[in-house]
Amino acid sequence: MTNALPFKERRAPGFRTQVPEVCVTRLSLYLRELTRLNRQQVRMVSSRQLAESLGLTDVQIRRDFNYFGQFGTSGRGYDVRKLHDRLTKILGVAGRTWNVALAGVGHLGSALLAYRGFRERGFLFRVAVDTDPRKIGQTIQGLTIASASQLAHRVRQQQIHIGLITVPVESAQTVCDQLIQGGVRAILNFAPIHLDVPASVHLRTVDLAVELESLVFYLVHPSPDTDSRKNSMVNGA
Amino acid sequence: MTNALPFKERRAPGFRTQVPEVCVTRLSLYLRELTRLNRQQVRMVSSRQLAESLGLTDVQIRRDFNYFGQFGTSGRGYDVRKLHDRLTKILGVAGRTWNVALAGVGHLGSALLAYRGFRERGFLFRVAVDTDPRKIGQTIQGLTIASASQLAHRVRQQQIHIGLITVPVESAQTVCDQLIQGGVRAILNFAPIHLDVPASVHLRTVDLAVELESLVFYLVHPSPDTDSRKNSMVNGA
DNA sequence: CACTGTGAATGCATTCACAGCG
DNA sequence: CGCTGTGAATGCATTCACAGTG
Repeated sequence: MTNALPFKERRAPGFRTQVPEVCVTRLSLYLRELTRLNRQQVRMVSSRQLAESLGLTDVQIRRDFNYFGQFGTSGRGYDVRKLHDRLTKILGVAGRTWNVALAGVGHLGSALLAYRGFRERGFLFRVAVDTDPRKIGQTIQGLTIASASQLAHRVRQQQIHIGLITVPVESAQTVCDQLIQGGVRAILNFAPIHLDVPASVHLRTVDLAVELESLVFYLVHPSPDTDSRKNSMVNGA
Repeated sequence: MTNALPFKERRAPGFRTQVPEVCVTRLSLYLRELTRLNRQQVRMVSSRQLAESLGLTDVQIRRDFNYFGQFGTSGRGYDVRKLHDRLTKILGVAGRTWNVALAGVGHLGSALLAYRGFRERGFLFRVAVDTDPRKIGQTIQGLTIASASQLAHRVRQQQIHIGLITVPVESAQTVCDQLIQGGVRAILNFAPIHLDVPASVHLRTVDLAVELESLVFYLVHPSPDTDSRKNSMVNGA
């Protein structure tokens, strides 16, 4: 319960500024683990225990939490339920849902529509569009596929918060623009191409081929010391 | 054509050591863009042009290339074809294919089996397994689904290089171990859980729910200055 | 004493600034 | 010039080391 934070005032209303990008990603990871622990009736958890199950370091975790305040008890660890509740609020997923639109109902798009992990965490598909006339009008996962020409309109109408792009590269930028035009401010893109978005829109690209291909590099160039993200034991005797 | 590299000798046979992790990921990105340019008969390309189309900076690209040698011509840029050939060799995808095994033929698994981006870049699915008796024996994308109990065996038999995991969290670690037991040294995991692997195995996890959820943070905490990965224009008047 | 919280040190990656080449 | 290649400076993230607390 430190009473004077020297120069931490600089935290703007809604902190945001100081928080490392990576930390935000990990927040979601923490949240999932805490949900698990909660289900298992676990009351308290230490940063070390969390680190162990998530493949991180304890300091990393304590520092991540610290960007948002002091949640822990010295010598005890963290109250699972309390921490969970705090983090859901910080992440913005506390007691609410988010509306999602899917552009492109191909193999990957269909898989995402069916992905339980999304619904579990409060992401609801409200719009799905495709250009294929045979698909338009079909119902998948309880959602009727609309025409791609309707995208911007539907997105606005349904108050969509987040857009998922699973269309071929040729149409990805167009679809992206339409999502933004419809008011979307966060986009998860699976098309293997760089998309231009205004600074106010948050874009994240998951490039499956790149993920796979970059793994190959390490197969072809095995490191002398056997590496990994964890202990590399370099300085040891 | 610098004649003496002061202390760059430290590059071990097969460089690997010095190369930033992020750079390796980008390598694959460069390669795809160069393939595109090649198809369009473009002869030369500058780091700035590449930067523009990939959403990176020119210096970043030049430095990335430099980890592997000098490929460019001052005042001219890079020879597209030559650079492409060099990078395919460095990445380890030059004139060869890689055998892939898929564990878990659910929605996502099926989508990956069908994903053209993989085949295009020389990744061939040779094994697919599932635990569901109704799926075993079925053929999908020309591949017959085997029983999960066969995994390690098939992987060894088919000389699989890379494993993809799209099974539920409960079985992910087991499947992972079996892949490794079968001789796999690179794994792309889609199960939303941390997997333990020996240091000699390269693991990458794509966590779809985390990708989506972490986007929400930025919706809830909009930054004062409108941010983005590109020009933030902070210091400007 | 087992744990959190955090300055200070280190390590990794990007950007700046510019020498040098075609 | 236009562009590459690269030391030096900066910025971002992790790790170390330890003071402080229940």
